[in-house]
Amino acid sequence: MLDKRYDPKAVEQGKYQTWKEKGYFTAGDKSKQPFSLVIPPPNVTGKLHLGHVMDTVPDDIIVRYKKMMGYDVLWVPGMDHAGIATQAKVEEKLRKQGISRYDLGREKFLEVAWDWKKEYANTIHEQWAKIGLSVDYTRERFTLDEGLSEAVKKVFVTLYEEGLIYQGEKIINWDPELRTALSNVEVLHSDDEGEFFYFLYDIEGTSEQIVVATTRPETMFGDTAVFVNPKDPRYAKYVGHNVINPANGESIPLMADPYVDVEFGTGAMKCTPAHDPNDFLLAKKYGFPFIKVLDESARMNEKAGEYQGMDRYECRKALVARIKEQGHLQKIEKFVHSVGHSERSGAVVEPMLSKQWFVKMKPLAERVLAQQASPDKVEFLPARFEKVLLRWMNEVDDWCISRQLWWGHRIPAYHNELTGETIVSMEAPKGEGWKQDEDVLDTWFSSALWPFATLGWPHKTPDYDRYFPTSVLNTGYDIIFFWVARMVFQSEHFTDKAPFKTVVIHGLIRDEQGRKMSKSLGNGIDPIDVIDHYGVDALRYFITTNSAPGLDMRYSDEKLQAAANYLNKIWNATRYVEMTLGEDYVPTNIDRKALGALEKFILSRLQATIKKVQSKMDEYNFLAASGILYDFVYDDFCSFYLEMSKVSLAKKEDEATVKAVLYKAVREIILMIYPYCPFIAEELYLSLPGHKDSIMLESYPVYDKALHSPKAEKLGALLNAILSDVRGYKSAKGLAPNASIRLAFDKAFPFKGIEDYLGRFLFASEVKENASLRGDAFVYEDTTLTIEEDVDVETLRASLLADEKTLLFEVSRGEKMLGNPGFLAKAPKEKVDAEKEKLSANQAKLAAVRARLDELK
RNA sequence: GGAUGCUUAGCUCAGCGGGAGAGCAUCGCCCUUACAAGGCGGGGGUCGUAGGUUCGAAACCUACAGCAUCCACCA
Repeated sequence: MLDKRYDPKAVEQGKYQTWKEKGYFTAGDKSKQPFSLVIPPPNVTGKLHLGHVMDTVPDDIIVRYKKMMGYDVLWVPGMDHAGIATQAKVEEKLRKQGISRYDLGREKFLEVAWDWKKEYANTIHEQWAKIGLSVDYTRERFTLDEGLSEAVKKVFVTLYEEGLIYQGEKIINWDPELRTALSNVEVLHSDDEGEFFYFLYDIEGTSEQIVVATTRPETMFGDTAVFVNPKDPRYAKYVGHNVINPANGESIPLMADPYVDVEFGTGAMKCTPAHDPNDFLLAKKYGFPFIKVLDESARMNEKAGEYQGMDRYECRKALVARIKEQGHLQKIEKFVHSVGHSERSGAVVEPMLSKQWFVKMKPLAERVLAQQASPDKVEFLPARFEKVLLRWMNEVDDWCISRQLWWGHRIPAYHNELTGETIVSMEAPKGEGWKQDEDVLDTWFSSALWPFATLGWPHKTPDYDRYFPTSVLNTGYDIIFFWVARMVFQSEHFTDKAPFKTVVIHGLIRDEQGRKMSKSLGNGIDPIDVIDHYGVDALRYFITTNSAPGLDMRYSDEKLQAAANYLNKIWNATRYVEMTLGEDYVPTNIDRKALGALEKFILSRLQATIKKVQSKMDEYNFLAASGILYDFVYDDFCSFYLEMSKVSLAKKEDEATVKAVLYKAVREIILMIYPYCPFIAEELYLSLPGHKDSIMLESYPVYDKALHSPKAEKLGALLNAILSDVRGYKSAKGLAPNASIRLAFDKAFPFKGIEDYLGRFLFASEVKENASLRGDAFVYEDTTLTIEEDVDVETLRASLLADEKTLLFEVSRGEKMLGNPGFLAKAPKEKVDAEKEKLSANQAKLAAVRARLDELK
C-alpha cells in the first residue's frame, strides 16, 4: 500500500536510471509518425539554473505527451561550447592562478578549456537526470564535435563562395577586456551617467572660436574634421575654414553635412572615423583617413603622443586637465547617455575600425521575410513574437562573425605568407607558406545550425531524412535574436526549409520581488535546492503552470508548496482507490449498462476533462491544460465522486461498477498529470493493478463520446448544490456541520437512496420525499428542498423574498436578452439556446418560490 | 526616438466578447478510517482612468497615466 504521505525523494529514487536503461528515451520506431525537437543547448559554463528548467521542462512535457499520443518522438540533447562565455570563465580561472591565456599559448589553453567542458558536461548530465528530461542520449551532440564542426566549415565555405561571407574593415564593437570583436547583439546598452565636455576650437584666419562637445575626448587624437549642419546660420560663415584640434594642435577642416543635428549639443561635431560608426560613414563620404588611437586593450597608441600607453580613461582625465589649463575647456556637463557594455566581460565596448569576417545579411534576411509571408512560415506561440523576428530581419546589419578567441571553430580561411593569397576551404591547402586564420567563429554561428547539423547535415542521414524539419522549438523571448533568427535563416538557406514548424516562446523567471535573477544581485535560485525541498515534480509543475504563455513569472515558495500539495492530493486519492479496490483487484471493463447516475456523472466529467486538456496540450498551453485537470481532480473527483463512492460502496450495491469507475478515473488522472510530473505519476501508476512495466509505455486517455453527456452531469450538479446549500445554511444558522437536520423534498428525488448520501454528508436524520413542505427552502429547477427546523416564518419569508428578488432579476435579464432582436439575430445559436434554457429554469424556480410564499400566507 | 507587454480580491496571478476566477493570506466550524501538506463553509473586487464600438465590454478600438522589457549610430 502507498504511504500516507507523498515523499518526493523516495518517489524520485532510481526512476530516471531505469527509464534510461530500458531505452525509453530512444527514438526510432518506424511504425509511428515522427515528431522531433532539439534541446536549447545549455552553455558549458556552469550549472543549470531555473532558466534552463524553463527551457527544457516544457519540451519534456511535449515529448512525453506526444509519445503517449503515438508518435515516434526524438528529442536531441546537446550542449553549446559557448565560445566567449566559456573562454571568459576559463580565463578567469587562470587569472586566479596568476596566469593569462598568452602564458599558456593556444594549444595548452584549449586543453584547459576541454577539461572545463568535461567537468561541466558531467554536471549538466546529472541535472538533466534530476529534472527528468527524456532526451535521446544516443544522439547527443556538442557544438564543437566533429559533425558540427564539419557543418560549420561547410556553411562558412559555401557562404564565402556565394559571396555572402566577406572580410572587411569596418567599425565593430571591441571588447578591450577579452580583446575580441563582438556582434551587435553581444553588446548590452545601458543609460550611464557620463560627462559632456565642451571644448573651444580656434578657427584659423579669424579670432573666433567654435565650441565642440564630446563624451570621449581621448578619441580626439583621431579626429579628421569638425562638422556642422549646412543650414545652421551660426556657423555658415566659418565653413571652409580650418580649426585647431585642442588635443594635438592639428589643423582640421570645418565642414558642413546635413547629418549633423542642429539642436544637439552645440551643433558642431567632431569626426573620428576610426572610432565611431557614423563618423566612419562621413569619412568615407569625404575621403578622410581612418586614424586609430587605441590598441586592443583600449590603451592609447602612438597617435596620442605623450599619452601613449595610457588607459583610455586616464588619458581622458589628463587630456581634459591639460586642455583646461590651456584655456580651451568651456564647461563640463553631466550627461546620461547610452553606453555599450560587453555581454560577457561587462567592459565598456569601444567602437573600433577593424578587419573582421562578416556575413552579408540582407539576402538571407529577405529569404526569411518571404518565407514568413508564405504558408510555410514558422508559427510563433504567442503569435506576437513573430514581430520580434521580422523586425530583426528588416533592420539587421551585417553580422560580424570573427572573434579573436581560441575556444571555438577556427575559421577555415588560409593565408599564404609567401604569396599573400587567401583561400577559404574545408581542407588546409597543400604547399608552402599556408597558415590558418587565427580567429574563431562567433558561437552563434554554430548554434544557428543546431536543428539540422545535429541530425547529420550536410549528409543525408536517415535521421535527417526522418526528423528534419523539427516539429517544435521551445525557448525564451530573450534569445529570439541570438538564436531563433539565426537558425531560421541558416536553415532556410541551406536546407530550403524552416527548421521547425512552431516556436513556443516562454517568459523569464524572476525572483520573488519580480527582479531579474542575476549574479550581481545574488538572487539566483538553484533548482537543486528547490528539488530537495519540494521535489522535482512540484518544480516542473510550478514552472509550467504559473504564467500565461510568453509572460514572465515570479519564483514563489508558496506556489511550489501549492504544487506539492496538489501532488499529495493525487497521491492520496490514488491511495484511497487502491485501499478500496483491495489487494487482489483485477481491472475489468466497465459494464456500461450497469452505470449508476453518479458513475455516469463522473465519467462524463472525465470525458469533458480529457477533451479539453488534450486540446490545450495540443496548443502547448500547459497552464490552461493543467488548470482543467486540477479542477476535475479537486472538485469533481476528490470532493464529490470519491466521497460519494464511500456511501455507494458501503451499500454494497453496484460495487463492481463503482470500483471499475474509481479505477478508471484515478488511472486517467495519473496519465494526464504524467507529462508534467513523471516521477510521482510513475510511482502511482506502478502501484495500480494491471500496469505495464512503466507509464512510459502507456497511451493517453481517449475521449469517449458515448460517456460524455451533459444530461448525466445534471444530477451531480444538483447534488453538489444541495450539499453546498445545506452546509452553508448550517454555517449561517450557527449550527455545527455535524448537527443533525431533517430534510424534505416536495417530490420524489430523482435518485434512489438519496437519504444515505444526505445522511452521511449532511447528517440528515430524516429525508422525506413527496412531503408537504415546512421550513427553510431551497428551490432547484426540478425540485424543492426544505429543512425542517423550527420554523421562524418571518426569517423564512425574508429569505424567500430575497430569492424571489434574485430570480426576478435573472428572469428579467433573460427576457430582455431574448426579447432583443439584435441578440437573437447576431448571437451564436448555442448561446441563444443556453439562454432560453436558463430562462425557463429560472422561471420554474421563480414559480416555486412564489408558491412557497403563498403557502406562508 | 521606435516597439511590445503589464495594470483584475490583502499578495502572486489566470480569464481576453455572453453572468467576476485560482493559489496563498483572512474569518468560522471540523483530528469524518485517502489526504491536517487536510475537509467544509464564509468574507473580500465600480477588472488603472476617460471616451468609443456592440443587443451585450474586464475582454475590442482610441486617448491618457503608471510599471516593466526590447530595439536604435544623438556626437
